[in-house]
Amino acid sequence: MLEQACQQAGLKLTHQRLEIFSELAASTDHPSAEALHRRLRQRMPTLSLDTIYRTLASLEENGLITRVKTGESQARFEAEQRQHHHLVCERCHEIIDFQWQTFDDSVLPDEILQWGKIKNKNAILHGVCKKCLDSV
Amino acid sequence: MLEQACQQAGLKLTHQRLEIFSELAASTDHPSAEALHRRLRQRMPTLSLDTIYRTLASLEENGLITRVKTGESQARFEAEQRQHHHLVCERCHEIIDFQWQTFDDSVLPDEILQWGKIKNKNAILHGVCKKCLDSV
DNA sequence: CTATGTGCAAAGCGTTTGCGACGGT
DNA sequence: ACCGTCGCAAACGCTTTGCACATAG
Repeated sequence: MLEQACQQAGLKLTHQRLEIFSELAASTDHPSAEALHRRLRQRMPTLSLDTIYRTLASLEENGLITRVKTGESQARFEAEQRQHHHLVCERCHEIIDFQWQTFDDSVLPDEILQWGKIKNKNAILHGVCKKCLDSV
Repeated sequence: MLEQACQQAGLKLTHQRLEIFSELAASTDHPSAEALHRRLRQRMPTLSLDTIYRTLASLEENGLITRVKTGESQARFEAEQRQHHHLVCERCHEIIDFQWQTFDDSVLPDEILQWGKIKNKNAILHGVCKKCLDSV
């Protein structure tokens, strides 16, 4: 999958790109660049944080990964490209993916349809997860 | 309005706070700290950017304004506190507010209701506005 | 009069970039 | 051998902070 995409985009399939992508694809917690760096460093001790940033940027440009817009200072990433929504714990910053067919099917207000071209619509929920509620 | 809120929060009602808040309340374009600074500097030449940041932070803490989570590097702010949603042009970064009653009324998937305590749910749309579509 | 807020300048943080060395094709 | 990529270190932009003075209550 990554292989074809890289070829298509004229990107070389390097060891670093492969590892960064597969680590992200295996993660469900929407890691930050730093978090990925910490994890990958164990297998690849010389991997630099800069390379993570550069790789994430080029994978994003090619639509292979997504930068999750949380509004926090650190950017978070995901490999999941199917339509889904996010639920963010404002205490521990955990991010959960979920499906919501009712939302996907619902029609936008008329005024919006005339605004321009809508590329995507997503729901974002904020709250406090059970773990954080319990640990008070 | 700001007056009561400041009293309640134990904040002094300074000239700067008043001007920053009223400028933001009068803006519909979700300005950044820098944008506010540029606008206010004309009336208040000595107003520093730091004060804008500090003031926005304390107003936000007290629920008087909201930091809009766009995922861009610069934070954007709004004074509107009624439930509403955002539509972002990915070309010119314009942010439009809109109402969407159907969404507000719709019920969340069961799995989500068990996750913890949901504080708010919002829709965020991305696309390209007419102005940007035309100017290509 | 006292506690808070302000302006200034300097530091902080996540992220990006210029450079020379490295490695895939 | 060539061009893209990597690691290093230094720069960057936005935001935050320590300090001394000013100001609201």
